[in-house]
Amino acid sequence: MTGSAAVDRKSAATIASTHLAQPVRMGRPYHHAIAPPMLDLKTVTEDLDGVRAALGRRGPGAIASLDRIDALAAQRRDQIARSEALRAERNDASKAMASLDKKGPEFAERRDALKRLGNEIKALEDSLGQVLGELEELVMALPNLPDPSVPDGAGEDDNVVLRTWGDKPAFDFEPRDHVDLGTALGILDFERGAKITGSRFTVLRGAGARLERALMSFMLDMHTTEHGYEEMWPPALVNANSLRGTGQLPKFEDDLFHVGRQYDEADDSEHVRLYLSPTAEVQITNYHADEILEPGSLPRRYTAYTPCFRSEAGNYGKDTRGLIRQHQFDKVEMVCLCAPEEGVAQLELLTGHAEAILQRLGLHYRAVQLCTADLGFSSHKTYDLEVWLPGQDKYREISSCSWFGDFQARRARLRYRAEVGAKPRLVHTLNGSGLAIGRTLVAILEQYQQADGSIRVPEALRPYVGGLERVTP
RNA sequence: GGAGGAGUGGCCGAGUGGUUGAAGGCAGCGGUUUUGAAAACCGCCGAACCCGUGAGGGUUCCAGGGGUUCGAAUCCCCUCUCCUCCUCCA
Repeated sequence: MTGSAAVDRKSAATIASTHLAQPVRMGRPYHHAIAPPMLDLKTVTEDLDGVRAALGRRGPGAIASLDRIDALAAQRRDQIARSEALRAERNDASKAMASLDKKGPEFAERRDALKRLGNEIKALEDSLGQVLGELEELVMALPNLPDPSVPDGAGEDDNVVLRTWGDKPAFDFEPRDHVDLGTALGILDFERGAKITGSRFTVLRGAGARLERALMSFMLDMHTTEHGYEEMWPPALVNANSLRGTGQLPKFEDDLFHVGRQYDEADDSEHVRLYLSPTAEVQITNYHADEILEPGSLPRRYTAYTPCFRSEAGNYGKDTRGLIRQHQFDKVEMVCLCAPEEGVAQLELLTGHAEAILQRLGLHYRAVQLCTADLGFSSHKTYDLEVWLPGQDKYREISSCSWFGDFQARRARLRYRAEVGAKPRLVHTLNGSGLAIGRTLVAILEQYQQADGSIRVPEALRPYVGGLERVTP
């Protein structure tokens, strides 16, 4: 994705830091250059076996590049050292030039010698640029290390159910799914959604639209007034840098919709290329990117409603019926930035905030811990909340709450000072859906359906729908 | 979309090719003084990477990228952002 050509004329230290630790991001959000790796290169090289063991739990693919990375890291160190030594030499000699007679023979002689030195440095740094380019590509593609508490597994069947809340609603009739219910009630229009846009797009109508809007307000209100979150309303489009920060790029470009142009090699110009954000995690987590947060400002909790856009590449034929898997859906997201010591506890807290929404709505669900095979690329540890859908006779994911450790913070340069004057440290990031609104609507339709096809409105939601108690045709 | 202007350290702001990571000021931190506070004075006060057990040494960063040059914050090109005017528009 990124060209080593873009950096190979820079100095060794600049290249090194740009690639591997401190991508300067502010003020150039559309630039095609490079974010740092998610795993600290030092960690990888100093504890290669430990990293191999931990990453290997995700499967063999996760560790395939480790030996190559190790070799490249050694080259990197060597070439940086040589390049910097040459630069030091040139700096000294160059300073002396200032006091020489510019017309004299000695000046000309030294200038020619320095020109040769300059070419040598350039060649060395071109080579270093290639090493760093490959290294960065490989390291950026390494997923996060799973937390020791994450169970081993080969697939979602190995996720561990932690607890269930509530009971499956008892029906004295055959429960229908939300597609039948919503279509009959005239509140979900799948056909016209497909007509005006395409498959996996739906029009909500009447009480359906109202419920969607009500759920958004209800969730935001709970998080802001009861759970201590600050509300945000971010842009729906994001740049590539932000997506690298949270880990969607470079590996998962195919999952994203994008607009605009990008780098044009023909004239070395760059143009705007933006992506439709797949989750507010991107906007909100990157909100403080490249900043050093003041002492005492953690933990920070933000919540935001956003539309989310996913191409669902590779999911052809999966969940084609109904609202479950749309190209565009609505979600209220929670994000937490905290000190490293607090990460574990914050995950429990944040998951509880998502659960509180389900409980207030009276929706039966269960909490599961994802196993190594199901753990997301950036995640260190994840709990999913799965709501009961009688129409499918299944539990389906409605929230995913993750602790990322410093993985995202390293990519996005999210740092803080524990106290005034202290060295900056990477924060820990967490986020969770609180909740996916469309799936919440699905759960309400299916769990609250009545024999006559009408839907009882959960009491907590009634103030948001003008006191409406029941949705009828 | 058209025409101009601008982008320097937490903030303001010097600096148009050579001991400038960058004057000066503000803010912040430490100290002197004070019953305490303020004021005054003194000192400290960015980040990252490489080498080193350490002390310490080195390299880089003036929106971002590329180029010219022995040498670039300073010159050239591209991109981004902000401001002003015009145009358009929810």
